[in-house]
Amino acid sequence: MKMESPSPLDLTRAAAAFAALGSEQRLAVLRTLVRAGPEGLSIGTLGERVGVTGSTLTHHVKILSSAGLVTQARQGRSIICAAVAFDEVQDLSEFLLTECCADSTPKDDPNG
Amino acid sequence: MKMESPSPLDLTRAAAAFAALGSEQRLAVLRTLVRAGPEGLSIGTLGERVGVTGSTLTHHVKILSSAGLVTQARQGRSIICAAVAFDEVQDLSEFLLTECCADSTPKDDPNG
DNA sequence: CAATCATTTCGATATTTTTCGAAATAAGGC
DNA sequence: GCCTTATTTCGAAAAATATCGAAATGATTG
Repeated sequence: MKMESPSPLDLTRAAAAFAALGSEQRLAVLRTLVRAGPEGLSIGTLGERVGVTGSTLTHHVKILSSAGLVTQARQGRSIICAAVAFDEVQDLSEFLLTECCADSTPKDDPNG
Repeated sequence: MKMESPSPLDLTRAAAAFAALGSEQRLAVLRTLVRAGPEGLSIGTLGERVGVTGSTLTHHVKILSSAGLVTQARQGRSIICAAVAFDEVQDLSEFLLTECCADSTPKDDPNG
């Protein structure tokens, strides 16, 4: 599975990222990781805190990390997850709002 | 259906809002409305621009507006939709990021 | 290399979401 | 009231997602 953030953010990738955030459990997972800060948490600890069983958590973390919102790195026996949400959420907001009013009819634009 | 933004944003509402954004079609709809600016667009025009049939668009707009991202108002024979995404997306970012590092172990905090 | 601990894959089921077309509802004009 | 236009509801089928437990994989320790 790819963990990097490839292309700049097209419609497909942005929708996938929002969809990754669009589940109560995954949002709880991500917020727990955001709270944990850059040190991150192991899958096991994360599962305990959020109350999700192993295989289900694997599934959700996979979705979050392929959306570029979480990184995973093996550390000894454990996999440490950490939130990368900071920049990513910024990008998502921009993706959504950047072109605000681009199609608006320029009522009082002298060049209209 | 409720179109207002009730409570401050709990996990359930935030997840619903992200889920609303987490579909290519709905994201395209919302971006089209953001581009259209505060004047908004009728359901019909919106459907033409995004390339979605009537009943499907109704379905998607319903999801967007109950997430508080779009408003609807009847104007003559048409229903005019407009994006309210601006504040809402801001709130969503905050919801996600506000408690950053709250659980982080304070390594170099003298009060640790 | 056997034992153990942490995580993932597999396979299966239940639920939710998406999408469509046809019929129903709502508003405006004659 | 009837006709046209705009949108929504209904009912149904297809696709995607969520969830679980058991078995498999990978890393560490003795």
